[in-house]
Amino acid sequence: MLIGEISKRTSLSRDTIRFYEKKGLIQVDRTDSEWNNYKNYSVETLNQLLLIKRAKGFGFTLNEISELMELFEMDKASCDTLSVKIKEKLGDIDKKIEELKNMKKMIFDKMLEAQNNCMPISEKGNCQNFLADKTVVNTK
Amino acid sequence: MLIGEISKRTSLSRDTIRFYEKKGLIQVDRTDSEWNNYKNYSVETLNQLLLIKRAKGFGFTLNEISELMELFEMDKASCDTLSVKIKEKLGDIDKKIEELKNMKKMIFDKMLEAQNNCMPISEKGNCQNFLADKTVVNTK
DNA sequence: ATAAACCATGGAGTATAGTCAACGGTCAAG
DNA sequence: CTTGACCGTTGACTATACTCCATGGTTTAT
Repeated sequence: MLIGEISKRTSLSRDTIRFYEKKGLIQVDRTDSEWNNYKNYSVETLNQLLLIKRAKGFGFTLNEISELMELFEMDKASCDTLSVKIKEKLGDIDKKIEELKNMKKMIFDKMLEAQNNCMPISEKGNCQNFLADKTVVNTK
Repeated sequence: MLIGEISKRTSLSRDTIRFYEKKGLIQVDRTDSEWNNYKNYSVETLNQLLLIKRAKGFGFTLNEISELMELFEMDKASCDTLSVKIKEKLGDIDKKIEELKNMKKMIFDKMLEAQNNCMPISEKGNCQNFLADKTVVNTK
């Protein structure tokens, strides 16, 4: 597919996609049937871009993501390197999940505090119980 | 405490801390006993800095963190505003947790694939089983 | 009382991750 | 065969989040 389509499908701008290309995060062939100088993006690249978007969303830098993606071309790495690095990444991710849970708990506690403090006693109960819905924190 | 100490305790550079101060992410008194022109950082500020570090770690921008921290000074917000915004933040966090889990699954799948492909059949089993430890993914 | 180790401010510089504009080639429709 | 919507490249520009430097005041140890 051409850049316009992959751009739409990933909601990443053309410029961003080209930027990732320049950085080597994605590779694109141009050895296609005819020589029209257009680049041809594969579904695999589409998935890579979606992965990049996700990973960025929780704070991995492009360089870290780059490492991560290299793991996905496993021919280059020995099984051991692969295992060590992947363990590392999984560890990173676990840590992030843990910290997100902690943060959820902090916000939740603050919320309880707020519920007790944010209005005069006379009006308590007036505060629609914003804790009693599906957003409720299940810490731990 | 002075900036040197809070810097050590948070592992954030003095410059970073001063930068956050300038951005209004933390507030510091100077109305301390004596007039030596030194700023005095409280334990509360210490905790705020640790919160900022965490939040940054999973991809919140300083501006988003700023919003988040405002929620923590609840006097300024009505109970309703508070509830809406906090719900939003909790939603954000839940989404991030979900996506991290997805990513874990992706990496895990790739790993399995790698285990089957990364070496000649003759050597299979030689790859110390890097899946069989506590890092194992418990997707979902 | 002087050096070493702190503190403050202001402003310039850097890294990362884009974003935009200018210029030109390509293709499909009318 | 031209017009509009694509495509490509290069290079300049921007926002965010620091990081460094110069300059000068303060405190502590010797």
